[in-house]
Amino acid sequence: MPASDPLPFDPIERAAGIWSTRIGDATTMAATTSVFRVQQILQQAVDAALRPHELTFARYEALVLLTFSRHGALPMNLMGQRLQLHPTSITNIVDRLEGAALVRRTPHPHDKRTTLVELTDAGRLRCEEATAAVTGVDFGLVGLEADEAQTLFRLLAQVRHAAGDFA
Amino acid sequence: MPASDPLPFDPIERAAGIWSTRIGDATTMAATTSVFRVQQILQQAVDAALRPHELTFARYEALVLLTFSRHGALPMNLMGQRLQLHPTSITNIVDRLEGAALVRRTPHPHDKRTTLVELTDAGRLRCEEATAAVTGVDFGLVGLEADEAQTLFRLLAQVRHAAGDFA
DNA sequence: CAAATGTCAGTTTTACTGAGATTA
DNA sequence: CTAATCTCAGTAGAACTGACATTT
Repeated sequence: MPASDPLPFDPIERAAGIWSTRIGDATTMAATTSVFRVQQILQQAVDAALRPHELTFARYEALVLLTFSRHGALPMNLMGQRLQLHPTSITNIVDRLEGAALVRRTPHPHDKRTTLVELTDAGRLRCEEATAAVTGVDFGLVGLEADEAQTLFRLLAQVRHAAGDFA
Repeated sequence: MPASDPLPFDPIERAAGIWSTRIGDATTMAATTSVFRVQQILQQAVDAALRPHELTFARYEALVLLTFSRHGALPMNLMGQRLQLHPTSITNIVDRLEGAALVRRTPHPHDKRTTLVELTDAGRLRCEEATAAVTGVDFGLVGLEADEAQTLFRLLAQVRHAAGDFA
């Protein structure tokens, strides 16, 4: 039973109250802790939706990225940049996807250092099924109106920009 | 070099653009992906700030929870409820903290099933040092004004509440 | 007896570091 | 020669599952 009974109060809000009396302004601490907890909620919801399709969210993201590319194929290093992942993480993800026959590695025509990752027909189909699964549970993002989700995205984009994710 | 050069565009916004033309409304997908990415940014910032103090964020949170309790001691299962963690995760965290002599396990006076976790003097001191470290980097939460961080907290609290975290 | 509490052993996933082979 | 690309081996943390002993 990973989900126990809900607490009768907001544990983060309670911690923030004590923090503000003992340490100082608790806004940043409360926001950060909330990001951690919501990430955990979304991760569980999305992973549960993807499990029947034998995908993790990281592998699903890689599949989506490939379907969005012009020819359904991308160099591994470019995938790493877009997904903000370490080269060895990309190797691992592509290993798993290739093992499930959802992608295949092909040599780059001009640059023999780089290897292209190409969607298979099975990969394209699996991506569609998985997309139906995650959108069916709204990615676990419950309790927000459309404009609120939009505000959430905008605020988080400010953080990503300030952290140097993009120019 | 875990942090490569910033992309010249927002990769999530680009994905959202393609998603909306091919699949449908991309707001939820963009917000969810942003939560994942920002969690990663905050995790790296906080872990880097805590590494000199030989703490992870999970262990730091446990220390803070103990300093906030009335007598600097809490039952393990209560810690699990507040930190929303699996019993075995609590066992692991307390093992590490006890190994570093920051907490000690003591028997519960009335209920012999439960074990209390009690802060040591070293644990209280380490918690203060670590708090200075994480607040010094604003928990990695850059680019937001105070009212924006407050809005972020409020929106995320709506999600946590709708997901059943608290009543 | 059933339920609660904590621990142990083992698995999975992710992300890292350091090293190295190959190619531009 | 330097830099880029990818892979491999090993490490670490976090979170889980299933089983178990102990106590209520």
